[in-house]
Parts: sequence; C-alpha cells; structure tokens
Amino acid sequence: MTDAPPIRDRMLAAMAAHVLRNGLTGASLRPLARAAGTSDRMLIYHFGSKERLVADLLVHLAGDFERLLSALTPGGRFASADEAVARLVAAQMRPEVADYVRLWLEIVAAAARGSHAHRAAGAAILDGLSAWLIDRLPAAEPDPHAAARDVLVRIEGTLVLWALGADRNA
Amino acid sequence: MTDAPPIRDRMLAAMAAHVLRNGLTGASLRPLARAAGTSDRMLIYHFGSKERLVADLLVHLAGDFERLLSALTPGGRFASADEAVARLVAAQMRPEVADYVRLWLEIVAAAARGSHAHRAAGAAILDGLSAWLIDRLPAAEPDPHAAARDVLVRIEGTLVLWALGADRNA
DNA sequence: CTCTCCCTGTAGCAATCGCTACATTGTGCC
DNA sequence: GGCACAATGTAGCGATTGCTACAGGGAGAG
Repeated sequence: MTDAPPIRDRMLAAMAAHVLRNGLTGASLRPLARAAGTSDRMLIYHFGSKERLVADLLVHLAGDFERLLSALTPGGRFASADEAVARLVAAQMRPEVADYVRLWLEIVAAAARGSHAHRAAGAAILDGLSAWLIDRLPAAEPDPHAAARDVLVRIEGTLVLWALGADRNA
Repeated sequence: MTDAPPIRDRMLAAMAAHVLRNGLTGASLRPLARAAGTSDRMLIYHFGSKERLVADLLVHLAGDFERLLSALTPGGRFASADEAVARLVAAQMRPEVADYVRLWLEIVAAAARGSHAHRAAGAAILDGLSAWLIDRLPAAEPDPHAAARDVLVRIEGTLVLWALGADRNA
C-alpha cells in the first residue's frame, strides 16, 4: 500500500488500455490478464480480488483522464463559462479522449445502479473537475462553486446527447 | 409482428419491472424468465433471441417512461426554459421515476459503447422528448429546436451529477 | 381416430465467470 | 549448502451464460 511495486503499475497501465478499448462492464479477469501479459491467477494474487482490481484501475484511469483533459485546454482562465463549456466539450470529443468519455458514462451508469466503488470514483473525478474549473473560470465570478457546477451540468448533458448520436452542433 | 399476442405483452411487462429494479446489463435469461413466470426456453421461443427480447423490452420501457414523465408534468406550456428544466428534473428524481433514470443511464452507456440497439432506443426516446418539449416550451421561443436541445442538455447533465451523488441543489 | 401444429418441460451443451488448491520455481539470507 | 518466502504455472471447481435437441401435451381438422 505504501509503495506500490512497479509491476502492479505496469499491469494497471496495460489493463487500463484494454478497458478503454473494450469497456469496463464486460472486462473479465482472463482477457484483462491477457492484455497485461499475465494470468488471471496472478491478477488475483497481486490485487486480491477483481473488485479491488477494478477500484485500482479506476484510480489509475481517473488520473490519466484528468491529465489528458488538462493538457488539452492549455492557457490561463477561460474568458467565460460558455467558453469553458465549448472548449471542454470539444476536447472530450477528440478521438483520443472519446474512449475516456465512454468509460466515464459506464462509471456513471454503474454508480446510478448503486455500485459504491463506481460512485466513489465518479464523485472523486467530478470533485477534481470542479476544483479545476473554479480555478480557471473568470475571477469575477460571483459564485464560483455554482458556476463550476453549471458548467459541469452543460458538459455532461452534451456528452449524453453525443453518446446517443444527437450531437448536431457542439 | 402484425398483432402481438397478449402473452408476449404480459411477459414484457413483468420483465420490464424486473429490469427496472435489477438493471439492464445484468439481466440474463433465467432471472428474466423467473420474473415473467416462465422459462428461458420459452423466452427464446417467443422472442427468438435475447437480443430481440432486449430490443422489445426497450420499446416497452420507453413507452412507459414517456407516459410517466408526461403525466408528472401536467398543464400547458412551461413559462420558461428554466421552469421546464426544473420541473422535469424534479419529476425524474421522484422515487417512482428514479429507476427509469438509472435504466436510461445504462442505455446511454451501452450506446456510447457502440450497441446499435441501445443507441437506436436512446435516440428514439430523445427525439420523443425533444418533440414533446418543442410543443410545451414558450411559443415566443425564436428557435424552438435549439431551445429544446438546451433544455435536454441541462436535464441530462443534472441527472449525471445526481447519479454521482452530487445533487446538492436541484 | 388420426394427423398436424402450437406450445412447453427436461436435459443438456460449450463457453465463460471469479476464484482456489497444489506444486514448483527463483532468489536472497544465514 | 539449507532454508524461507515471494512469485508463478497447471488444473480445476461450482456457478452461470445464451441457446438447442428431443419429447411430449393439447386442441382443432379431416
């Protein structure tokens, strides 16, 4: 727990790539092991159970996602909430980010269905995004917290419509 | 195909209730059959395959959802887009509707993951909602189509935040 | 009565699920 | 060398997956 052996991190990276391409709900031990170049036996050995493996995977993927999104929207503060929505939505529709969005929607669905692990992971990502937004929204914003929430609402809503193929305009 | 025998409808209603309570992705033939008072054998007999069964289930559930949502927001036109968002979000957070919302998020996730059936079902529901909104948004709206889309974005975004337990305010 | 056809129960298939028991290997410590 | 322990392969368990083969029941038609 204190110092994660690098072998686990290497496995997590390989499995994260597999999950991004193939989805989270259908991810079972044997395909994950194949992707990581090991066996289901060793996955259980290193992570204890599939449940803990998935939890670790979600943490790993959340980090990648936040870094990616942050790197795709360089610069200082956004000029407005509208600009923040537009640029963040555009970033998330880029091909290399779309897989994260698909995964994100899976997490949301699992959280809604009552999975504690997914809800915790999703809420953590959302909190991170909110804090990041508060830092980058116009400083003149009277209620930065509410403004960030409003931006998040519009982003997530747009992603839902996008997932259903209803993205006529950004 | 022309006239659906009532037995299939009775099965669909029973299975719809089961899916609402237990989720869509985890729904397998034997539990569904138990819920419908029959056997997996008969489910395949009547619906041909699980894929077609799920497609029929989605149509059935979409009808129930739209009727429920419509019944929960009586009256004429909304006074504003803001009111439409507020009332529709409030309706969908009612306990008897929440199960439909959870299912809706599962459909969205599956659609994002590439399932043609889920994407078609989700897009149909979305189109229905959009048309219904255009009819009930203020008549003075300059671009009713865009206004309906904006309302949908804000509703769906709020539902995502709600699913993650981030619904501090409506 | 017999034939036919819709409906249904029983039993089972091959595949996959998460997980485990057992045995073996490699490596460093004394 | 001998020993302890972490790491790994092999094989398998019981459960569940969607689906099917086979046999019959029941009812209407000739």
